[in-house]
Parts: sequence; C-alpha cells; structure tokens
Amino acid sequence: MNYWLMKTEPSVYGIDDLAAQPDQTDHWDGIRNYQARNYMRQMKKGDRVFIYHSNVKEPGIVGIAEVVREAYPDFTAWDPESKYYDPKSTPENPRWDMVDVRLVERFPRTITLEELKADPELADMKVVQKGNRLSITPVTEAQWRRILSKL
DNA sequence: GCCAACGTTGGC
DNA sequence: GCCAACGTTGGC
Repeated sequence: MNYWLMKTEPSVYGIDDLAAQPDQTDHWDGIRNYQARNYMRQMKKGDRVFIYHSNVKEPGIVGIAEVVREAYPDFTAWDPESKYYDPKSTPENPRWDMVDVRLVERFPRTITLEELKADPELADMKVVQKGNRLSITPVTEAQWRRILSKL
C-alpha cells in the first residue's frame, strides 16, 4: 500500500463535499498537470490519501481518503461546459486521468501546514517546500505515521 | 491583494 | 530547441 497527499481548494471542492457524496465516494477530477497525473496513474486500490485544503486561512491536512478505483480517463476534459475542458483530450485519445476515492476519516482538527513545517522529520515532504505547486505528491510510510501521531 | 515560483505555450 | 511571455498556484 502506498500513501499520497492531494491538495484541494475547499471553496471548489473540499472534504465536506466528499463526505456529502453517496457512499462518501467521488471521482477526483480536474488534474491538469502531467506530474500529478503520472502520480495518479501509480495509485492502487487501497492506497491512502491525505486530503489537504489549500488557499484557506489555515491550510493543512483535514482527513484521509482511500483509492477505490484506479486511474481512468477524466471525462470533464471532454465537456466544453466544464472549467476543466481541454480540447486536446478526446475520448479516443484521453490526456487526463482521474481516480475514485472514498472518505475514510475526517480529522477532528486540521493538521496545519505550520505544524508540518515545524517538524524536521517532515522536511522532505513536497508540501512544506517553498514554491511547491504540485497537487498530488507521494508520502512515505514514516511521514504518514508521523503526521497521524500529531492528532 | 500581492507576488514568488513554477508549468505551458508559441514565435523564432 | 530555446526562451520570453503568460497564466496559475497558493502562502502570506
């Protein structure tokens, strides 16, 4: 099993939106960055994902989801009405993928970016590094446990 | 709202 | 294939 961190802006789609879905399961669409897409393609059923809220007063990790369906074409790229529309992606030759995730746990509090940055053991995490914009990053098992221990 | 960092685009 | 211009991300 592998671990990941996925960023999202709660004003667009947050953990509460995931919680509101039937079976608390939804597809994770809108990834339009090749590196993030490639990470997503590596995700396996059962992998665990930290849900991270960005662009808010207190950015940080708010809960855990689980991969329930591995990468398949992101159909929002084919929809001219979608904000994620990409005319270069077609059903015949899809450029972007998504996965399905199910909410596992909503944390009682946010594990803030500030906390993550303050922990030397987490200095290698992409999310604490300056200028990082990648919305999907791998997390090691040691980092995963370290973060959970903060709750 | 600002702006640094970064990815992508397109002219050459 | 280079690189300037542009758009986006996301912390602050």
